[in-house]
Amino acid sequence: MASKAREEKERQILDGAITVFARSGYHKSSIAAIAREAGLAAGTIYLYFRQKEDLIIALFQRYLGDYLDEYEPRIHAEVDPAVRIRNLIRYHLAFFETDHDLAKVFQIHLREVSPLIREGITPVLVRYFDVIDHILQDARARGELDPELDLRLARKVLFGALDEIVTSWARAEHRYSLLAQVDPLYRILSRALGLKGEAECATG
Amino acid sequence: MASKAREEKERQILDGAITVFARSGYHKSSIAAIAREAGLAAGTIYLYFRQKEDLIIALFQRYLGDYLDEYEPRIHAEVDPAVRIRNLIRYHLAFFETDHDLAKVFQIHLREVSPLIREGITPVLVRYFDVIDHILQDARARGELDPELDLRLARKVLFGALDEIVTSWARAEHRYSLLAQVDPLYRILSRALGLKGEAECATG
Amino acid sequence: MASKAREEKERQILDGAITVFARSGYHKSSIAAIAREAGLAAGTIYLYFRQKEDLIIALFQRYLGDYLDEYEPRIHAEVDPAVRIRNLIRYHLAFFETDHDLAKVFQIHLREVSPLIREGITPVLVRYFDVIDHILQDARARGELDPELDLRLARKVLFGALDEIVTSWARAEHRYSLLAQVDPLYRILSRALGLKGEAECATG
Amino acid sequence: MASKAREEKERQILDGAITVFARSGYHKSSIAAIAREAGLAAGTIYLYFRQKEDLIIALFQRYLGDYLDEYEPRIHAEVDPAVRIRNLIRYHLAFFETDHDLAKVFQIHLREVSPLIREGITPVLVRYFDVIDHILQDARARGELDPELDLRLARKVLFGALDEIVTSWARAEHRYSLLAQVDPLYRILSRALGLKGEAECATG
DNA sequence: TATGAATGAGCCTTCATTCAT
DNA sequence: GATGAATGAAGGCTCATTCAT
Repeated sequence: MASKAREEKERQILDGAITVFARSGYHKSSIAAIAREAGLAAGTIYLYFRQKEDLIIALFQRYLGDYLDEYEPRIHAEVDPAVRIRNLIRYHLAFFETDHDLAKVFQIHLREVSPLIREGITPVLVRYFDVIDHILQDARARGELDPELDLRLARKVLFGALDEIVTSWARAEHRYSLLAQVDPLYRILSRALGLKGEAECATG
Repeated sequence: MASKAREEKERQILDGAITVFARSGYHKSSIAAIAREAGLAAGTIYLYFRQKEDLIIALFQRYLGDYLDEYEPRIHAEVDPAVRIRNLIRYHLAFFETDHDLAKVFQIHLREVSPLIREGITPVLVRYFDVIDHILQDARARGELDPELDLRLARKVLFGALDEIVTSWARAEHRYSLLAQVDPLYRILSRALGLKGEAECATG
Repeated sequence: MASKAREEKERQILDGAITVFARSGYHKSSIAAIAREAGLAAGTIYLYFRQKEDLIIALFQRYLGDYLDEYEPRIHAEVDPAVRIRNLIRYHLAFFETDHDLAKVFQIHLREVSPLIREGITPVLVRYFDVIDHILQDARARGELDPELDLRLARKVLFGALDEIVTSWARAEHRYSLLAQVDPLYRILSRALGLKGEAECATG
Repeated sequence: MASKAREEKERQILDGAITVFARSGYHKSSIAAIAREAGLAAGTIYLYFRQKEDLIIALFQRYLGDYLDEYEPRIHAEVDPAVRIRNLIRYHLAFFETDHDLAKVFQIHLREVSPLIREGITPVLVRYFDVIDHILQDARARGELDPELDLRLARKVLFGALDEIVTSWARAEHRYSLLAQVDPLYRILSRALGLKGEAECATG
């Protein structure tokens, strides 16, 4: 299929973009620099992406989308809400720990962004929120949650905590292990939700 | 000493900047637009701030700094850790609820930002983190906290949750009450920390 | 010798060019768009024309050249100067009425043009001017013209009038008949030249 | 008035533009080159004109507009249709003879042009057409014209003839006198219109 | 102090042209 | 011959910053 090669090249460009964005931030990164990083001419980028803004949208859709494609089924494969939440935490942290540049781009450089970009990003983010919401609703249905819990608020706490932890890790000069935080974080958050069960704290 | 008049004018400029940043974001806001909003000529801004980036640093230092000047003593005036944490939450949400434009700027437009800006912002942010850390350490010293709690992690959860809640409120088209979330959020977070005491849930 | 097939393909490209030029003008028309219109790949065009500018030169040479090849003999076949001039007018207007896109390209989009293009166009145009000049000289030799008439000026008036009439027709939203203007125009122009004879105003 | 200085500078830029356009044509002239010619920085041009296209529109509006402001009353001050037409011719040729660069820009480089530019140019051109139409209508009302003459067609012949004469003069390497053509041209055109009276062929 | 005209570096984007397949 | 991916030069335009008034 012709689009194999195309997808290949798109990935090559996006990888260049991650590197350059991580180094200089979105607004200070020129298309020329990204092209150089990707080993291409500047004009070539425009054969694959219509505008600079599309790069960052594609980045988000591609990387977070792929993540969700892979992990959403895995999370739902579990039934125990506690394990699900622990896995949510673990996968989230593991995802970013793999690629520090990507973490910087997602956590730092993707934040102030034009409405157009926002529009491109929102659907994928919403998909992630939906995963969390689903976990929480299911947990409540099974009676494993504090019945008074405001689920939307709970999701914001969950996501906000994860987000902040990854952000401060991405900003830190010194690289420490994100995954080491899975268990302590799980303990805090399961308590926050009033989770009854307890996930085994060995890897799931 | 910076004269009264000077500080007055700086505030006038910063207020213009908040309005314009909130409307268009930092990178799409021109000095000319800020000057127009502030009722000044573009050149005048440079009599008060050396660069565009200084505006955003000053914004942060001024507004968050003032906030801390006022609330840090208030928080420490309390002794009960539970009340302190509830107040932390309440003040935080109240602060942003007062000024939606400021919330947009702080939560959205201040996020992708050059290292220089980061450098200017960090000290104030650290000061806020210190307030939280201090509350937590004190709570632990009083034996009111889960003794196994990783305090730094706890602080990130706390801050991350607050941050996410304000961010999603700032982004929302529809304006809802932030303060209405104080109590449910407090319940979640106090449980997260393993707080023994319970704050009265009437306003403090 | 340029093969039949080659000429065929050149014509195919030029037809695409006319369509695209008529729609967007020369400078806003990309080779890619012309190729698309002609059902070819962009690169293919360069097998037939060395540069974009050559397209417009070829257009002119081909279409105006063919016109002259056909009509020059027809005009000279006539002997009566009055009929000749009437035919000149009629053929000119008929030529453009046939193809509105071509008219737009010739009358509008071919006008601001690089020296190189000018150089390519001039010979064909001169050939047309020569036809007119020849008619006028012959008419004078036959004593049918105002003897004081400056023939070069007369030619400019003739051509200028025709050109303006076609141009305003090409620009007009509403399509009206050009040929309907042959007779009234002939009356004006024959008077302008001081033509003695009178052409029959039925079709020649 | 502050706009004195502004108008001064606009004129300075437009003069630079005429020079550069005349030399290289509109599409091959860069803003940078125009700025250089005008002794300004490139950015400065954008303080006076929003886009490159506005330069050419302003050129047209300014120069042809000023011409009409001056000559429309002068033409109408005359009553004899023959004199009016002779003056029309004389003023037209005199206008361009004064400024060969302007003639090149108007006659050559202003012809293929975006719809936007066309839109800006049309009103002024229409104003000129109206002047001619008015002369012709008035002449007819006075019974000085061939009663069968199609006035719109006559106007096109008049304008087309003048336009072609100036165009070929503007293109010519060798500079000859345009004004020397006033009388012979008047003779041709007054005959074309079937004008009864005759204008004195000394200057009016 | 205040102004706002002027500067000019910088960057996205287009597109004619080339060339390996 | 035909393709269309790749190139890279070129240029319009923005805007932070300066400075003469």
